[in-house]
Order: sequence, then C-alpha cells, then structure tokens
Amino acid sequence: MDRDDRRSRVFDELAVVGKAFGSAKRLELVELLAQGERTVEALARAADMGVSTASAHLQVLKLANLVATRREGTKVHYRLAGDDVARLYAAMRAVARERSADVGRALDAYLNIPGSDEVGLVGRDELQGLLGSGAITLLDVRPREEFLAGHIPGARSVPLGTLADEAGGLRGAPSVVAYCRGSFCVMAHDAVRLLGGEGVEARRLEDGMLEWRSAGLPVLEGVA
Amino acid sequence: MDRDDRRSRVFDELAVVGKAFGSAKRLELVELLAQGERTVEALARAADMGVSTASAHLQVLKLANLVATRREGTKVHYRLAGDDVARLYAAMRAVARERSADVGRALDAYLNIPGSDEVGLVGRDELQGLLGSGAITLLDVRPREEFLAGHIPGARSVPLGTLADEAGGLRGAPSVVAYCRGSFCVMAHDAVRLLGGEGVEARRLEDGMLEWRSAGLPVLEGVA
DNA sequence: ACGATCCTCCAAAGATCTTTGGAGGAATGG
DNA sequence: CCATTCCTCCAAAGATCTTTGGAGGATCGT
Repeated sequence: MDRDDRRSRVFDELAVVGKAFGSAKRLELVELLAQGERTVEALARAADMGVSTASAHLQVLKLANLVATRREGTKVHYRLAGDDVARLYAAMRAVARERSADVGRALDAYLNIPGSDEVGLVGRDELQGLLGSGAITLLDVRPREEFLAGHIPGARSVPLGTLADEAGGLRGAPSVVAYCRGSFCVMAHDAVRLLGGEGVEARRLEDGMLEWRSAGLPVLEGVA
Repeated sequence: MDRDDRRSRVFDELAVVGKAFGSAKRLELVELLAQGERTVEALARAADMGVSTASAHLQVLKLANLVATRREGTKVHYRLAGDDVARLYAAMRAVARERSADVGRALDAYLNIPGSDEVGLVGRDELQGLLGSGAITLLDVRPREEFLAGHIPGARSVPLGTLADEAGGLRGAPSVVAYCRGSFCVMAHDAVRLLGGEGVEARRLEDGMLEWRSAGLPVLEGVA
C-alpha cells in the first residue's frame, strides 16, 4: 500500500513544524521575534547563545516556514512568517499553562507573583478604549530595540532601565499603563512595582505585544 | 542572575509541550485520540507501531499533560486531555498547511485531489442546519471503533469497507453527507468517490471529527 | 580588489530521542 | 493462588539533535 507512505509523509511534514516548537531555545527566539524583526546577532545576544547556534535554530524555524528573512546589507533580519504563527505560539502557551502544573509553577516562580500583584490589570479592549479617549499614559517598557521593531500605537518607549529616571515626571499623569512582551514576560510586572515604590500608581496590560500581534491589532514600527 | 534560570525553566517546560508535537508518530496518535478514547493496544495497531513504542510515545504526551487516562480492568484508555488540545493540534495543522508548501504537497499527494473532487462540500454550519431539519443522511465512514468512541449526533456508522454493500440502499436517499476524521483524512474523499461510482450522489463534510470536536460541538458516545 | 562585517555551512563531539524485546506490575477470572 | 491479559518500565543500540569553532559566502565601503 503506497498510500501509507503518503500518509506518513504528511505526518512527517507536520512534525517538522512541531519539532520547530520543541526546543526551549527556539521558543525563546520565537518569543523575541513576536516582538518584531531582528538580526541574527541581536537575537543571539538577546537569547544568550552563540551566533552559530542561533543561526542553526533559525534555520530550523525557517525550514518549517515559521519565520521569514529580509536582507539589508550584510545583515539578515528575521521575523515571524505571519500573525498566525504568533497566534499558534500563544495558543500553545495557553494550553501549556492551562494543562501543565509544571508550567504554571515555573511561571509563578519567574513572575514572582505573590497574588496581591494582580490588581490593576487592563484588558486589551479596555486599553483600546482608553487609547481612543486619549486619557492615558501608555508605557512600553521593553528594550528600545523592540519598541522600534513594533509597538502599540500611542505608546511611549521607557525601557525598564530608564524607568526610575522617568518616575518623577509620571507622578500625577493620567492612567499610567505599562506593557511588555507578553503574558510570560516579567518586565511590566517590574515596572508597576517600581513605579508603585516611587509613588506612581500604575496598571499593567494583562498580556503584551505577542498577544496584541496575535489578535491582529495595529502595530507601529520605527518612529522615536 | 537567578532570574535567568527561572526564565529558562519556563521555556524548558514549554518545550515539553512543543516536543510532544514534534514527532510524526505522536501526531498520528493525537489524530487518532481526537476521534475518541482508545486503549494502548488499539492505538498501536491503528498507528502501526509496537505496543512498547506506542506506550513510550503516550508517556511523552502524558508528561506534557496533553492526554489523560482511564483504567478499565487490565486496559488503559487514553484520551485527549481536553478540547483545547484538539484545537491546538488543529491550529498547528492549519498553520503548517498554510505556511509550508511541503505540507500542502504531501497532503495533495495523499488525498489525491485532482481538483474536480472539490465539489459537494458541506460546512459545519450547513450540516448543523441540515441536522436540525432532519432531511439528511449523515454517514460516519470511519472504523466502527471510532464511531463508538464518539460521533456526530444523528450520524450512521458505515465504515468504508462496508460502504459498497450499503450503496444500493442509499440510492435516492435525501442529502447524503459523509465525514471522517478530519481535513487530513482521506476516508470521506474515498466514500464520496465510491458512492459516485455507484450512482449515489453524495457530498462530504469539509473537515471532520477533529474539527467538530475542536469547535466544542456535541459528540455522542457509544450507541449502535 | 581588499578588508571588514555578518551570516551560513561544515564537521565532530556530546546530548537526547526512538525503538526493541523482555522483565515486571496491575487487574481479572478461574 | 495461578494463569492470562494488558500495560509500563528497563536497557541498549541506533538515530537524530544541539552546540562549537572555524571555514567560506555575500555584501559593503574604500
């Protein structure tokens, strides 16, 4: 039966995509790419691995057609092949979090949520409403590089490292909301905590850029 | 920095779920489990692998909390841990098909679609409408085992092997619609082709049980 | 054309996965 | 309590993946 071979081939090809999501390093790269495009070197630096290693992993992702590239001079910029890839990754994260106690525990340990931190959350819909009314100070606390690669329209880039300096100017600002990479990212948590310590009342977008992009919402690139 | 360790652990745990989807054999098992629960032995037989091998793969899926088990006497029945798992698998398939030309080609070769086959498709919504009106002959052409493990309410079990015998009785039956496992399954294609050869005009549900389950639609178990 | 930069490819070592047969454990029925 | 059935666990061989440093390709500026 030649048909069994063809069926096997279908699953083999499918597994290529599955395998691409089957390495912690590659998932880290996908998470970074969900923030916007980056060069190989920048990815390697951000994910803390050698350039060769990063390149190899990126080839795996490319073979699975999950990422696309753009050449600019000697640099090669990688990006997710589409919003559907971000959506798939977000869905996988959601299932993992829902199903696996291990993931939940690892996440809690990383995000260091004592429970009381969970006040002051803003949903995507509410945020869009606030953005429409203009009565909001939306802070993008990711590294500037990621802000430039794509951010929520109306956001202001205030990387975590510079946030302490800006805290004074934010005192009394209307409706301060911080966001970062996504629901697995600790930066917005830190930002809200830091601002609270400085006497600035701030809230946090309940997830972040990854989910914003997954939802197909508008993303602004470049601009300072 | 102790925080990097904790972040790594998050991705490590996530990768456990990704890895689970990273083997053709396991994907085949997931596809079967999306049809309904099955024993280890039945899964091994259906996916054409040794019992030890099947068990090992099932342990991987279980470790990722993607499947659950139920013991009945000496038998252990495996099932998907929830509809969200079916949804994730369906999403992965959709992305793979959309993004990867290889997947598309492998699928076309397997399903053997010359293009003209794509007449007579019925969507899920239309099918639900027909089911409500009662003016329909819905055929479940999967193996009886899978029908018993869960089928669309109102369907009649007519496994492919017995379809030729039933064809006569279907001549002139109202609105014959066949379905099988899902959009990666060839059985409903074959059924429509076979019925057409017997002079019975039949249509095909555009996908199948996997997508039906993913959508959270009602599934009937047992019953003959 | 040359050097510099950035990336990919190569080869090899080490780590991890897969597959197998068979031992061992759990449940059942006599 | 023993034999049977069905599954999981174990160990080992074989296959595949990951990581590395360095060679080699592409592109740019001079």
